[in-house]
Amino acid sequence: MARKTSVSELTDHLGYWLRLVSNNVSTAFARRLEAEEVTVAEWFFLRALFDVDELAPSKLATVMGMTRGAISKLSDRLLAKRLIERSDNLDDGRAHTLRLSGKGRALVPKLARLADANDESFFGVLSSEEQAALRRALEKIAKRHGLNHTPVD
Amino acid sequence: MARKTSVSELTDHLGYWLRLVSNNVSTAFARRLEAEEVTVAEWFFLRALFDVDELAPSKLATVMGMTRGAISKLSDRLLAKRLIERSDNLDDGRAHTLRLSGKGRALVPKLARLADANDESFFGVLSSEEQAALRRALEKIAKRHGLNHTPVD
DNA sequence: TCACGTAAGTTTACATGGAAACTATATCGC
DNA sequence: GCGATATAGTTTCCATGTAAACTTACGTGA
Repeated sequence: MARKTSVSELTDHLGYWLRLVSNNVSTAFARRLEAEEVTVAEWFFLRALFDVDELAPSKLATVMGMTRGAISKLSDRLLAKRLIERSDNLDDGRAHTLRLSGKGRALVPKLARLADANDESFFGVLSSEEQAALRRALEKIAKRHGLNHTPVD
Repeated sequence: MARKTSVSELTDHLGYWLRLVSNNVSTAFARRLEAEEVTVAEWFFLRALFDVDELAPSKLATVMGMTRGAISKLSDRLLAKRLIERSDNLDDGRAHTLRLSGKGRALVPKLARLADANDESFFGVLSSEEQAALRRALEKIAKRHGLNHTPVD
């Protein structure tokens, strides 16, 4: 992790390498998504809605690990692009419900293929065993730290 | 990496896990650095200067993988905090030289210990062998994609 | 039933970083 | 030497996210 001696170097930290690779993977993915005029955050948002049919913004905030404010703005953008629909909740005057529009639902599989291709382009340099080990390590850390990829309850 | 069937899930992508863990590691580190009123980007900046004595902003941009504009603004902030010094280059009227101030140099070891502790808190849940494997995998990807942690030439 | 505390969303104020335009200075080719 | 081009840094504009204030609506307890 870090040298024992004096002042550790940037590259001594696994966090450094994680950040370096992660930022590059995300940036490269963002470039691919540009073709569909969608951002990485929007992809997460749309994919999260894909298998639940409808979801409250606050739940989405939890799932995505973002603030409600950020979800509010993301929703505005996706609404403007007609990729989602937002409706008032009849039971609760405060609550809203978000769902994919037909256009949004149709787009998700295409975005998923872009995600597949991006993942492959980076992690394809690793053997299957290395990929599995990487996944295990990351999941282990996520689990031990209670990181949210929180299932929609 | 991704399921063969229909629409891949978020968690199918290693990029998803990488981003999840990386963002959490960085955020946690940022919290620790708050005690010293320094950001993660500023830590990188200061640590990069630590062993070279002086460096041009444009070099730093390359090393840090940021734009010159970002470095310019980072420099302004670090100057305001008196952690670095900036001087005009005598040979070249366009060029500047950045170096740590005494205060900045004194701070780096403290920040390094915070980085060590943060890394330990996340990656300590992995065995030495797992940590080594993670490092190898990340370095392999970085190398194959020419990601910059570019040594100062 | 109504006052108070809580919850859902939105909005505002900030912070930060990229892209591209802009300024000043070098350097190259002739 | 000088015009064209490139380079160093800065600045402006924009996008995006957090934190916290704010608005509205619930729910609960006496």
